[in-house]
Amino acid sequence: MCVRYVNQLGGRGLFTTVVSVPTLPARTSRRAVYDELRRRVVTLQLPPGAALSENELAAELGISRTPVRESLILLSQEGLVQVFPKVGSFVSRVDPDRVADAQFLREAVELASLDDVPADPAPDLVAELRANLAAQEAVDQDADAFFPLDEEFHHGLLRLAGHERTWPTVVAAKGHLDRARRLGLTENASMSVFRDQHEAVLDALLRGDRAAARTLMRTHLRAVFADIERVRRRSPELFASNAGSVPTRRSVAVWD
Amino acid sequence: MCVRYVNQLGGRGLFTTVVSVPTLPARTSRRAVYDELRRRVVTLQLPPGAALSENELAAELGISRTPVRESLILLSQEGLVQVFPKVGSFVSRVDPDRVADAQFLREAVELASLDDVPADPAPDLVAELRANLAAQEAVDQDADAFFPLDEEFHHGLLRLAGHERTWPTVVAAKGHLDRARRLGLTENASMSVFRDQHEAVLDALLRGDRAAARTLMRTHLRAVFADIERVRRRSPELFASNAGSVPTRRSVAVWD
DNA sequence: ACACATGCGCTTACATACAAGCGCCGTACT
DNA sequence: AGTACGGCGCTTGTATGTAAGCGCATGTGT
Repeated sequence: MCVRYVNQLGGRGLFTTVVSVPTLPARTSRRAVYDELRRRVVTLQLPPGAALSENELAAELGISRTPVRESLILLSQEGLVQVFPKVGSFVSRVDPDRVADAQFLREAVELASLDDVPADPAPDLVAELRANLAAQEAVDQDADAFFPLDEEFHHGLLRLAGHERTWPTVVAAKGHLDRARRLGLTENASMSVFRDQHEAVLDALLRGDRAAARTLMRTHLRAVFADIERVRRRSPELFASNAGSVPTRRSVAVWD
Repeated sequence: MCVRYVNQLGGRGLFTTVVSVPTLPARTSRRAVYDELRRRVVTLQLPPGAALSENELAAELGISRTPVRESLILLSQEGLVQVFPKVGSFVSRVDPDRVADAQFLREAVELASLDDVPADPAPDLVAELRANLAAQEAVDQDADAFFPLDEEFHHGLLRLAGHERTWPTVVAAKGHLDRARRLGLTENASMSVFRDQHEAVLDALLRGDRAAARTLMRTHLRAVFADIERVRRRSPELFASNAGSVPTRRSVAVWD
């Protein structure tokens, strides 16, 4: 086998910015479609079980099937979409197993990260976290506004430890967890509780009490589990049943 | 916006096997290409910096560009390939940052997993791990045979704790780490050391000494780092320089 | 000799055409 | 009435065609 081997000149500075982006390369059509579809799925605007036709989406977005299809493939690798060859593509139902997996992964990463927070964290990062906490208080009771702030806060904690590049991995793995959280939060608003937990974790960290920070973080991360079972009882059709149910084409129009 | 919502009949048993597979759906051409390309990349058969032309690969594999292109997109999301629009696709150089990220992620997951190993693990899983250790000893000094066993051992430890579904996430994140490991192992054979460390971890686990297991596991997981710097000095062209060097099209034929 | 402009060849991005398979539904038969 | 069968319409998978852009080489002017 012959492989073309490319030596490097470098220093052109041409792709230096692109290289730093680990996801999709540039502002391509595929990137736009992927971002939009992912947003619709994690915000439940596209509910679990919804059919995603490549043709329909292409027509709606005014483009061809190719970028739509490639986006669906990416989403399927994330587990947010299931593609059944020659049958159809569907928003995956929330899988309790995957929720638990993401919970475990997140706990492992975020708790381990706490151990790597330096004694004197970067002041600008701390200021950002404080501002974020203030914003969390301001938007109380608005789940759509609270969620991005929540995400940014946890991402910020990873940055504090120098592990910010692990965040994308966590994000990719917790799509099911996020949807379950969103289901829980829109029903009963426990956002103020979460905000206070965030603040407690940060305070413990800044006073150097890592043991307390770990305990508080663990408690915080597990708070969502109490909700999920209740949500599952209320809306079982959004969850995957372990019996192996499968979507069919019998469809109902739903408007939002 | 109108979304088609699909209610579920289920119980057909048609897709039940497919549903359990979180990756690519079936035995499609794309799946075969993806598996093959990923194998070539992580085994360094396709070395970091190698140019990957959609046309060339399609011709070599006797298929069209479409499945090749989709495989490259998937690999690019894993970070093993970099796609520069209108320029070319290249096997990404080993990024020390990503190696460190994967190391952190792996440590976090595998150490946390140890805490969840039950007091009386499933005997069949333990037997598998023992058999794996024996096999590791048998293939000593053969890196290509050792690596799959190593992977299976760590995967097996996760199964012991009931967290086997987290393994794919770790695998996806540690492509750069694996390539660095392979570079280190093919030069000086420390496989017997690693095997003994594996056994020590398992022994500590089975006698219920989690603290020792954690320490041993941490030591084991960090053993690779000593090698990577040395490898980087020997083969800097395989690593990404932080200065932002970029592959160009000046190519040299390399045969293997 | 060196700097610069221009065209060619390659690349990927996107669009379209064709192929193959599954599920639904109508029909005919029992 | 119930069941088996076959066509039809939809789906995704693959192949191919078109468009646009970058890099390098070449040639030209200074």
